[in-house]
Amino acid sequence: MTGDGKSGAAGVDPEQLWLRPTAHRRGRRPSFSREAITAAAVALADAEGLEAVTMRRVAAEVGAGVMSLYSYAPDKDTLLELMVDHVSGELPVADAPSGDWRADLRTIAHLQRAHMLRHPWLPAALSTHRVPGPNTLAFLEHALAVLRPTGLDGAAKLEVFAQLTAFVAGHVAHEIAQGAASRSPDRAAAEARYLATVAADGQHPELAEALAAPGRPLSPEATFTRFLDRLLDGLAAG
Amino acid sequence: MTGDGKSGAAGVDPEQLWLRPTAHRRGRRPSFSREAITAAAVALADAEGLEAVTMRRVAAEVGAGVMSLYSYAPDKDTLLELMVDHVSGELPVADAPSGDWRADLRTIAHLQRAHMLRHPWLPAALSTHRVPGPNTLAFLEHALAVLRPTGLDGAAKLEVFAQLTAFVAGHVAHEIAQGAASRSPDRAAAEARYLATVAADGQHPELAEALAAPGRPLSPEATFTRFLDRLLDGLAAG
DNA sequence: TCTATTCTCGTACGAGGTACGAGAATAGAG
DNA sequence: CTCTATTCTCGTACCTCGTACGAGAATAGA
Repeated sequence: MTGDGKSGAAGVDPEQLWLRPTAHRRGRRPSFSREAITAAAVALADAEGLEAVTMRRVAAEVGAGVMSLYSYAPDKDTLLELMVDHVSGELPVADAPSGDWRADLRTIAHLQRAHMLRHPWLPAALSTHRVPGPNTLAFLEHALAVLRPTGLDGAAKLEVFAQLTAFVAGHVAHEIAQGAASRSPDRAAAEARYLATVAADGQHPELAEALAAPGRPLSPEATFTRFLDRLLDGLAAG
Repeated sequence: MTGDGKSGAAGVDPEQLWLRPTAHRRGRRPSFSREAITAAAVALADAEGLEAVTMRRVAAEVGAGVMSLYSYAPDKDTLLELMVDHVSGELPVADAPSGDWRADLRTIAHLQRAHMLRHPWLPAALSTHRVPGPNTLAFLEHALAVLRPTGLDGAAKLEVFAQLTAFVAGHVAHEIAQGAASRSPDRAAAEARYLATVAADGQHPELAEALAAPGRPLSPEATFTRFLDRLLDGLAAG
């Protein structure tokens, strides 16, 4: 369950997860690998959504028995954690900070957006607290370097990064929902009819007007850029 | 599980859900009510988190048989929808827009934050697309009225509201995660140890410095206000 | 070769969502 | 009042899911 709420007790021990030795010493040789299992899970999530990622499906995809997965990850929640860090490895980190932290942050945000659009399950997966794995940490390291010219203290820099990521995730989640809605015309039509009915009831004049005068539709990308720039403008002042 | 086989929520027909007649005509008199069932589910989620909300638990809480719930909501997803709109009824809408849309928006954001802290499952529940019910629409109507002085077109106003809500949800989710972490000292300590180990590996100088010089810790409320003001500053310019 | 170790995976259990359909309650028709 | 159509109640059952258990297989070192 990816459900949030007060279930903070459920969690993964980061030391056990990311710092455990990976070498093989004695005993039977492993038939699979964390990498392969994680990659299969990611492929499944990309293709069919997070809810298609079940231990049985992943095992079948890898050619393993279901319970064999538990030699590589102690539970499904951990597998999700592995998936998140796995795809974070796609984020390029090579280019050094330019010194213009606003431009660099903008670049980072656009990278994250593209990344999340490529893996639409990411916003949902990020909504619960995750301990950063090596790939995530590499990206974080880069973001902190970018923020160096701001002169913010450590906690503030971490906070800025967290907020930026949350902003991007929120936007992309919205973007995906819109896209999904327009991809099922019946649902979209039903929703439009419903809103029209509500707008016509006289109790919602502002909504009626907003729906009547929608303005020219902006591309999701344009909207994203607009809000991002506003947020960065604001950060510049703070 | 949604019948269309595609990923994502968007499985509820809004007309069937929000516009269906509520009057009782013929046949056996209902023993329960949508209200009571929804309220029980909300109470459960508030007390024990979203994952405690199962059809069996809710039914037990109400004193009904499990399958009786399905006379009031066609499936669990719909029940979640009802829960979201139910708690939206707590949001005060009475006060008219002051004409200062920035101040009004700030008030709205703070209301939403308090609301989500009161119902910590809300950010997660909002992360999937929801069709606004009557209470949500009343609040939206108010927000649109507040945004009237901006002169934005309909789509833009809706977009601003969505972004603001997403921002608040993202922040509160983070806030809750932090709070949950500090409420389980073992986890927090393990995570701190892990990050310290990573920071000491020489590969993450920026992280090491950020952790070494954290600065004075800000209250979550202060951080929220700071970022919110920045976002509003930005919106003012756009 | 023997043994300790490590991995594989069939079986099984409990929890969760919900389809089915029999029974119970009720309003209106006669 | 009786009959019937309607509407709600809910026990039973099925399927999917995560995962505990433990027996068997493979392997490295003694």
